Amino acid sequence: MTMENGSNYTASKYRTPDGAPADIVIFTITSEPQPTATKSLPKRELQVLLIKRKVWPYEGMWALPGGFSRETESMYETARRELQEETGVDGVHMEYFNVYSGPGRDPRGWIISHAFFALVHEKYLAARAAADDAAEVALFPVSEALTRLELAFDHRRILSDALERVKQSMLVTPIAGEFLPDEFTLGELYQVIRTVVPDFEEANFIRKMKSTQSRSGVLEEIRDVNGEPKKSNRYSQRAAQLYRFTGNLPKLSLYS
Amino acid sequence: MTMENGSNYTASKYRTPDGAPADIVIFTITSEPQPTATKSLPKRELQVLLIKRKVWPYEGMWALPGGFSRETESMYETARRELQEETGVDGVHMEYFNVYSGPGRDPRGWIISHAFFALVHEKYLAARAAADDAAEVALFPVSEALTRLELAFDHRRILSDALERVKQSMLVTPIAGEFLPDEFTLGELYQVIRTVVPDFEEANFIRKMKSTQSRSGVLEEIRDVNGEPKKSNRYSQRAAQLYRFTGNLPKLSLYS
DNA sequence: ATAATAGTGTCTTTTAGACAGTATATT
DNA sequence: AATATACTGTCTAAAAGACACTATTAT
Repeated sequence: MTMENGSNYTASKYRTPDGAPADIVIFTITSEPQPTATKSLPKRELQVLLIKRKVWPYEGMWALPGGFSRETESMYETARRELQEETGVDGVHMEYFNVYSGPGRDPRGWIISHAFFALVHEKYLAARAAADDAAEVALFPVSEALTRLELAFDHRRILSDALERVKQSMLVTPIAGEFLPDEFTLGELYQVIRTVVPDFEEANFIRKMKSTQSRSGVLEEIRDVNGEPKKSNRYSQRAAQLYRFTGNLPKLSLYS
Repeated sequence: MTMENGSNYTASKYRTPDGAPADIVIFTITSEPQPTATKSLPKRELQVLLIKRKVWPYEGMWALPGGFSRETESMYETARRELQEETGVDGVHMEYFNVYSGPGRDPRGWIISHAFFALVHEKYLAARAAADDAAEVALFPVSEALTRLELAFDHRRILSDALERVKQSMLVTPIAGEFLPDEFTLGELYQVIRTVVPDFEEANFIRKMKSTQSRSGVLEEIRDVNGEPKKSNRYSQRAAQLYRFTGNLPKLSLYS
């Protein structure tokens, strides 16, 4: 302990926490080709990565990946490390969103848990799925994890909170891009948004995004080396314009 | 410790945190009547409440109010309790916004700090100002606290983060109401918003809020018992319509 | 009359929103 | 020819935005 000082500080006489873990809610969107007559958009589903616990408490139950923080690292670093160690995922979008500290939430003692969510493109999880024992690490549809699965600790609550947070951010930040390739069509974008926020309905989505001064600069059309619009027909007969996020963010407001 | 179990759990062999405090960034907006010829809107300024530390470390320096969490309470309860104990403030808007856990941030050891912000109407701080010793608890303009004051720990960073968060929320949630009476004029509302977000400029603010279907239901006009529009001339010769927040929140979106 | 805030009139441009229709290329 | 996605035409209504103008009333 760093106690080499001349004061009468006596924190040690108080009860201190038994641990401060980071838990990570890892979301991905899986996409499955549809068995249709011609090219079509894939079926997409929001999934969460869970780990089967191997030790007490809640042994054998599904839980969020995570682990205890060390004195030499920040909580964010803990989360990054655990993400890498437990799932092999690295360098993805990750945000801290809440602390879980209710008394009695962990039978091991006074454990204050710090919850992150990560948004991972399915391609980063492909390698992992092959390597890991599927019985110990698995993806579940979020709706199923919330309703049909009994999760360890208060992880159901954490997952539920994370989902709310991601839904919110989905419409207000460009995080949809985390589930998309660098270049995507507006049809794909719309589909990804709807996968996370099902009640987002915009009849004229494509038209609106194309007008409104390129939607205030959030997106931009991709052009090839000759300055010609770059298009893709991966999901459709008629080729669709490709877009990318610019990084620009208009300030949304209740008042403007 | 809650260790009455039959497992070989051995958290105690690992280093555990030396404390998990909650720190609270308490914002208020002061208003001072202007010495003008006729009635006018007051001068408003965003302020933060700080406490002068009486013990090591950082003895004598200004710091955010806060204190250590106990095993029997959640972090949120800790924050509420400290808010009440240290400043006498209760029942105000308070939100958790981040954790500060960088190694070495506290000379007392491994201290993981949980930061909240509170938004307090100045009327709640009036009583306190009289009771407390001004040398130990004081309000500072936020800009001054960030530039001219040297704060204890990493509290400058925490304050800075809190300010960013409140600026964001100001335009996207109805928290402006926390700094206003229940019934307010659009002039007051505009002034409060600008006090927190100086670069929010809306030439036609009042007009816009009155049109656009009552701004999507965020605000509503106040009517008196006879159904007549209720007005106030507290800040102007010509009486202005009074409004209140409805609690309705339109969903903002980059895409709609 | 002046000051300080609270509005309104008027006009142009942009956006929203609905809905039918056309475009493209694979099967 | 049917299919699945990607658009475009056309219209109407609503909102944004600029800016000059009027309204109110304590001093």
